Amino acid sequence: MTSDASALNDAIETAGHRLTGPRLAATRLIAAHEGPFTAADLAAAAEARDLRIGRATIFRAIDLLLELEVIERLDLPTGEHAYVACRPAHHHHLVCSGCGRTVDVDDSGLRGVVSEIARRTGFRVDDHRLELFGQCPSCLAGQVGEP
Amino acid sequence: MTSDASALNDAIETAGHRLTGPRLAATRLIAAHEGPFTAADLAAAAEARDLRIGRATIFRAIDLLLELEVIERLDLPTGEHAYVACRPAHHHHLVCSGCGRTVDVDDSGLRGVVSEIARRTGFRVDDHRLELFGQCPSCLAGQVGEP
DNA sequence: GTTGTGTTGAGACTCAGTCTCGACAGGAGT
DNA sequence: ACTCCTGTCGAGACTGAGTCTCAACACAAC
Repeated sequence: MTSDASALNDAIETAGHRLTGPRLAATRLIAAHEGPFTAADLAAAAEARDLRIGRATIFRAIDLLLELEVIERLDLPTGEHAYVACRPAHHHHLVCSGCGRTVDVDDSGLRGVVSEIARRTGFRVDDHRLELFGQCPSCLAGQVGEP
Repeated sequence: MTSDASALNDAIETAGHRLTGPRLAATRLIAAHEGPFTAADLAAAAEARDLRIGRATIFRAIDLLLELEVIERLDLPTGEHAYVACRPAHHHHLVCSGCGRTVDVDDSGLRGVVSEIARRTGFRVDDHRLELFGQCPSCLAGQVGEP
């Protein structure tokens, strides 16, 4: 199941922004994506469906959704930037390097680790990000026996 | 105190690469940097000291040091990439958003958090990165009373 | 000296992301 | 209906990080 475009649309409307054609198209494209997507992915998907959306508009939609915290930036190990639709609460991402699927992960005791680090270093820790990479259960099952 | 260029140089030599003039210059520039640096920082620093190092060479030096795991890529909250010199072992970075100073942080119980996440999601977690941002003790002290 | 490998600098190139600008859409007020 | 005004749009120029190519160079081994 893909994530739901209506959550993204709702976020746009309730924040007082117009839900225009290009924005609707963008949220639909995002919702159709299983895993993380790049801006270029969206542009290519729009092109493939003959949606005439300017590149700038795609970046603007991404920026808006980032600001509304319904998508989040992900830094892949390759150094690329990707984005994922997610719920607007503090959490982290676990990315399957096989199929690209991402799973939201809540704090799971990380808060304690962070405050321990703050205590030991004397820093005030304002923000943190944890990203996890691995293989999801179905990719693990699928690759049994393969080299 | 800055980090030590000789650690970087040693890593290059023991890995069987030549310790050439441009590479020496690059490691010295890196060692002279307190906090995280970007490729552009290095290029600018080289220019400022009239070292004639090509941009490509700077990127090659960074790639090499990344590969040797004596520097690491950092993803700043702004989305920029920066690099920090660090010891070649698994650890994480705590970055002061005031002065840019970074501190290496060891696992501090994160391993437990990660395996808990793996257990709950069924993923095999191969890799993870934790980045922390905040204010270091001296920046905290310095800003007392300031708005 | 010659050969071969590793390294270099210059510059062209690619690609993500930004900026600018003129156009348009639609609601509010008249 | 007309006119503002604000938000949004697309096109295309632009920027800046990072890559690629290629000819030249350095140096060790022969």
